[in-house]
Amino acid sequence: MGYAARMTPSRRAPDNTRRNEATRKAILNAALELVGEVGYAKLSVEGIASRAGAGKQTIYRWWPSKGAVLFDALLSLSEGPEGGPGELPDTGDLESDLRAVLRATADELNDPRYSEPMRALTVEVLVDPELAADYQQRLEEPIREVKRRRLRSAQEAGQLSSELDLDVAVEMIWGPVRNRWLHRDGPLTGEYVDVVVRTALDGLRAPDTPEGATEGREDVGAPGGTG
Amino acid sequence: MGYAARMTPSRRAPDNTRRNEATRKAILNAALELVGEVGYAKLSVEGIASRAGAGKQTIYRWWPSKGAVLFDALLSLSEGPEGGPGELPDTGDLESDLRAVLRATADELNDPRYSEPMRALTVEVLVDPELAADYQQRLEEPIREVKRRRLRSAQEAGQLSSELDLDVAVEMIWGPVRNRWLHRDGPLTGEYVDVVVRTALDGLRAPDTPEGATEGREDVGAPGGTG
Amino acid sequence: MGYAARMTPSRRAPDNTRRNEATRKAILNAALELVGEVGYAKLSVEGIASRAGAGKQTIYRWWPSKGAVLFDALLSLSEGPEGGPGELPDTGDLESDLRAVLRATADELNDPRYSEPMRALTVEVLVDPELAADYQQRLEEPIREVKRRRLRSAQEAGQLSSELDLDVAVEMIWGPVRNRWLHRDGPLTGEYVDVVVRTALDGLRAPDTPEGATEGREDVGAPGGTG
Amino acid sequence: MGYAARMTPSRRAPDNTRRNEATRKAILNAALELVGEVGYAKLSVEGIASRAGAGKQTIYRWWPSKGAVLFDALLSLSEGPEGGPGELPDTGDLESDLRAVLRATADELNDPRYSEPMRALTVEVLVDPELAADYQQRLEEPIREVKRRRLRSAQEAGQLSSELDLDVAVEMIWGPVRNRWLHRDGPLTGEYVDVVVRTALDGLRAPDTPEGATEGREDVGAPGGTG
DNA sequence: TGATAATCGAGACGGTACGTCGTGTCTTGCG
DNA sequence: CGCAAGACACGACGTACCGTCTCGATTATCA
Repeated sequence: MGYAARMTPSRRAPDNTRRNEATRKAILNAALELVGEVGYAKLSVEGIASRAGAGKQTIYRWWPSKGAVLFDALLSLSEGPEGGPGELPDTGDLESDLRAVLRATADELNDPRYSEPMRALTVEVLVDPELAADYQQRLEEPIREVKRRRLRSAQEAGQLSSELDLDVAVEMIWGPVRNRWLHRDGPLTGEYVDVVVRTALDGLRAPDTPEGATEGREDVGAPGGTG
Repeated sequence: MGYAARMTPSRRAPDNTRRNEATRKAILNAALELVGEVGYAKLSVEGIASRAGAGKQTIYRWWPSKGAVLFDALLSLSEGPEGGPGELPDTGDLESDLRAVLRATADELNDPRYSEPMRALTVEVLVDPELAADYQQRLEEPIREVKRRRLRSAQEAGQLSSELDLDVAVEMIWGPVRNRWLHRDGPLTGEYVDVVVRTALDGLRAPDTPEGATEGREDVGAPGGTG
Repeated sequence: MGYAARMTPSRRAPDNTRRNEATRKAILNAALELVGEVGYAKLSVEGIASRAGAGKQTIYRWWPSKGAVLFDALLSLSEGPEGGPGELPDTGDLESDLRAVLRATADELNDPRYSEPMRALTVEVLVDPELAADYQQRLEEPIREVKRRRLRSAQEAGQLSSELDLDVAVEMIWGPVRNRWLHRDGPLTGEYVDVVVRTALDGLRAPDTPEGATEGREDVGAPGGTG
Repeated sequence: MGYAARMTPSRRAPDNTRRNEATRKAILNAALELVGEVGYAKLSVEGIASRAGAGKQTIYRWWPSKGAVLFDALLSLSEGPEGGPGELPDTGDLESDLRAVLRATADELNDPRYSEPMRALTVEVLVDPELAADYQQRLEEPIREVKRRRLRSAQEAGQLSSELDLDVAVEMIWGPVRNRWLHRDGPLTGEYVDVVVRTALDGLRAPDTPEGATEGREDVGAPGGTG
């Protein structure tokens, strides 16, 4: 399950069968621990190796960069027994489903144990296009597909506009939360999540009311039948 | 106008009056040139100093990190003769104003001369909270205020919902464009901009159609069956 | 009394009349203190200036090197009210006179307050031929002349060989003491002094005794009349 | 045979077996060349490393200071195939043996190729007590022992006083030559060597002439009157 | 069941850059 | 002007990591 294992064999594919699994785990753990303790900027291959009780060469043999190590480390975290990312809840009430999902996400992002390595990886991906491709393919896209699926379901239920670009829609809903986390420009609270979901769904425009029904907005909630 | 000048005097604030302005500019220029040539990862204080014909100490005297240098360099780029960031166009037609502004932004972000240093700085800000605070205060916030102002104007004209959280609204409109640029997850085209603006304004929901489709919207009405 | 004042006017002789005497003394004192505290290797112009409350330029204006400062500092120490180094005792008993003088010298060299700066200066002189010339002329030679004078007196009294090269003789007597101090290859004790004096005077050869009178050597002391 | 190899393992003794011998020699050579070209004051670890095509760390790994490098470099010069410093000639004629040895020494000291690095090292030893201990033990003392041995032989042959302190005797003979070299206070000629040897052996005193001038001595007998 | 071949730990190596210190020169403003 | 203060270009310091490269010493297939 190492990084290099799934890469196109760039130089010389080491014989993966002989690989020492215990060492691999030790390295991944060390990477996670260290990124939490000293931050990504001060994370070093040498540090990981020494913490893991491994030789530097062992790391360079299997991973092309410290970003790749961190990537695998995070994957090994999030990968439960099964492979995929599971499905989003679909109770029929889109808005409350989204609220629930995003609040859970927010909780995760507020937990430094997960958040710090994740931020580190994200930053590394921004900087290293090599890594970015793999990241998009193996982490980002599967998750995005799950999100799209949930939205498509709502769309088919007539709750979302049929002409919607689902990728834009995903961005509208999840983007603000990720941004607030990544750029640290405010606390990631449940209230924020709620406002984002509501605003994304309803849009920014004033309701098209000849006779101002501003307060009526409070209960724009998906009407049972049509929703 | 240097970085340190606006910092809280943490250790020993150097006497800014004695500062050599020519050297300061040379350093800023060198930083910009180099980040364009070799990228941020390979940008070094040593390189900047040597390119600028300055001593390293001179850089360390006035800036705490290469990120701070780059920050000032980018500020000095965007700072025209006057100080502030100007005002957004306000023709009364919010949607087309936003389209124009965002397309201009997209053009800028598609120009590597501006884009690469900007991405570098953005990433550095993600990694260095020290820098982040200053960045928020001196670049992000003023610009965001301008955006809020334009939206508030639309709000007062009754075009936007009166109960809107303007920060969330700004995020809805500008966030997706910034993200597509920063994360490189797609081309930053005029079409994308248009879709984003439209979607943000109208929201994701299907129009509660039966009677009277909302005006100004190309009504493609979700076909009943699939909904 | 500054160093430069007596130098050949190499570059541009500053106007000595305007010189601030208090500052000069402060600098000399600072140099002495610092060389005692941190050693010569870590002595710096910057350190001297800061300790003296003087500007660096003030030092560079009046001295060509930190060695020169230290030189003047030591001169100002040893220079009592009168100028010259005085005369060596001449009781008529050369051996005991030498013993007394050398034991006093040894005491001085065992005192770190004097010894450390002195060692520093000596080393600097070994390294800087520029400084060495001045040193020879202003410190070494006058003192050597005094020593020669005492030996010449003994020579004229028939106590020393008339064909003696007095410079070699001075070296024989004072050299070993200076060396033991400078090279730290043993303790500088009164016993050592005594042995040196005795050995230098008597030479290394076995006494020319057909009938071995080894023990008689104890009282080779200068015979009253001829001594 | 590196410096660290013989040091007490102060911090972390690097594994000497893994050491790259070619690099070690390159460093030593570079140090010797450079000290000859630019002098000790301008000798820098950086310069040695670059000249040797080595990394600075490689130098710091094995030597604690540039003085230590120079030390090893000089040792590697003087160390012929065998280890020790050989034996002094012993023809039975002490005086002419000493003359020969000292004239050879003087020649060596007059050759800048050997003399300049040697002076540099000597000065460094004066300044760095850390280095001094090793220096005494590895260079000074073995050589001194050889000298003592020759003198002891003469002593046993009855040519030198039996109660002589051999260390003082060595100092009497070799000290003046070393000093004239180190302090540059005169040319180091064969004549000087001869005078020193003669004077050291015979002592400074006037021969207690009246009856029987010591044989082997050009008797210029101090004329009674002036004595 | 050894021979053989890879991985592994350890860590030396040539490099690049770090951030700091000191040099000697130059500039500013006070007395 | 001398002077305190200190910015400046420069050079070197000693350290941290980089990524590559041996070294034995384990493993772990395959002959």
